[in-house]
Amino acid sequence: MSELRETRLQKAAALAELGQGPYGLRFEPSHPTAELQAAHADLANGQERDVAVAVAGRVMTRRVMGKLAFFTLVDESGPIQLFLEKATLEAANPDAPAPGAFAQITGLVDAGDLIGVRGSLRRTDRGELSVKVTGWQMLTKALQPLPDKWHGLADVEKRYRQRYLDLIVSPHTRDTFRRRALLVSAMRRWLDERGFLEIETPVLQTVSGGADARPFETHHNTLDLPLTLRIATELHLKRLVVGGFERVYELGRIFRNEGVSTRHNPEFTSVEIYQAYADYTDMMVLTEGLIAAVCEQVCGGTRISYQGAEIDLTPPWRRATMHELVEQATGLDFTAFASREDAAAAMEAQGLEVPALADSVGRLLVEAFEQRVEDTLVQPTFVLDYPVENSPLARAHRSKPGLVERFELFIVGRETANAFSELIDPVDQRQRLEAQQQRRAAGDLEAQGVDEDFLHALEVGMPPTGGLGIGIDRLAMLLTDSASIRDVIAFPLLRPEPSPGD
RNA sequence: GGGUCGCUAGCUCAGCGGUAGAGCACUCGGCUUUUAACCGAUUGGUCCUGAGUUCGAAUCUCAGGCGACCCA
Repeated sequence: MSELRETRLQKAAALAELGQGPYGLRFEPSHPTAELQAAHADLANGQERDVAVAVAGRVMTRRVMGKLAFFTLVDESGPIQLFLEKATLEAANPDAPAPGAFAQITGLVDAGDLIGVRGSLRRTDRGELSVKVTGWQMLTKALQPLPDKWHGLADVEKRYRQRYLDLIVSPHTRDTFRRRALLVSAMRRWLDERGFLEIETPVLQTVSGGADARPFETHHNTLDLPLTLRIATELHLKRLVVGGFERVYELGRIFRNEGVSTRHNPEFTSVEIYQAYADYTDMMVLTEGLIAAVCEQVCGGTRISYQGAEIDLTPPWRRATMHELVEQATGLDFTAFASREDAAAAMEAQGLEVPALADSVGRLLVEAFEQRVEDTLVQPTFVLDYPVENSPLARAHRSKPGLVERFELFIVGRETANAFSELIDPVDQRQRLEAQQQRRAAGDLEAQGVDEDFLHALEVGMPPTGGLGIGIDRLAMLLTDSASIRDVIAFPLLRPEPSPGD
């Protein structure tokens, strides 16, 4: 079973005897392969060009035919063919020990090895630009074989568990993570250019707040202190606004102790953005501008395709209140219900489920929205004006009692951003958090706790502020046309495989 | 949490109650224009784990593990 590995170890020993590693120290490529491909596109079939080039990369395929061989070498920029001719290699390396330079490279280099080669260029009769190799160097001998060169890695589980193999054999996977990196850097650039300052806030916290979620629990040894991993960056970024930073953000990892699905990973990336003297209408404009600019950078335009659906992210985007959308979908006017009982009865008459935990008209409105509207919001839609019960950190609506100035952005039926005119009244904030605390005591494990220092900061005085959070993973899914969040997280959380001893 | 499906050679898969198979990869031989190279020969197995049914189990049953998809 480990015979493959055994023969490769033998080859590694043979290479060592030849003074060839099997692990090299450094190699200086003259060009990325893609640069060579572009610069010599004019070279005609069968023609050679006497330029000295050096390339390094992984050998993906080998085709050996007697006294001539073709390898495909891939670096990060892409592939190039190696043209290995017995006569050329032996003329260039007359001192190579028996059986000679050609037999060494064809006999000791396997698919999967990393090598560096030097030579000139030649386009073969079949039109493949190739490095006509005169010298080579083993850089890393691979002991494990590559996956099937034609089918690649089809086993989804193996693709997640051994992402390095997936990346080697799946250009599409490499492209996804390149685009995700582009998304993140484009977003930072856009914010930085507009005077937003990125400030890192604590991951380890004694009180987790800023979102409705269960945290991971951990422990600090020397302080003997129970800690939780942050579930949001909100409360610390707001402290920074109190401190005088008028435009701040943090793009980073959030941890929520919840299930795993195609749309959820327990650790994920969010960006939260706060702008002093702004409200949620400003944040809508900011959201459109930011996401459209990032999309432009990553996809080359604002009209994209997601899982077969055409999505147009060109601003401005549709705006509708949650009440309007629910009424359109169900015929129920939630402003007309005097009590939870009325709302519950009307919902049941429409075939909607009425969960016991939804203990108010407002929470039932959100239920109705989730059951009947959410999935239908395919094109980008700002859903406005949420019930106060579900939004303990958002400011009361300037004109609509019982509601807050909040929007969520939905694209392809998924919540992609969430924003408020932030609640800056410390007395109101304390009441809201204490109400949360009561729900928590009553068994709602996702309800928030009271963060006294945060309340103290508000008492010091926070300017009117607009705040926005965007789920980077979901945005990455959208912009890379990925169906599962695990396709845009390089190493998603998986249950460990049972060890052979168990 | 529920349902459906999957797990067989390094990789991709077939086999579905009667000797464990193929292609690729590996090893050996041949081959100077290939690109899923080709031709010939060989090698390679805890059929996810455990229990049961059976003369006989990769195959049927039950339990468990890991995963995928759908639903909540």
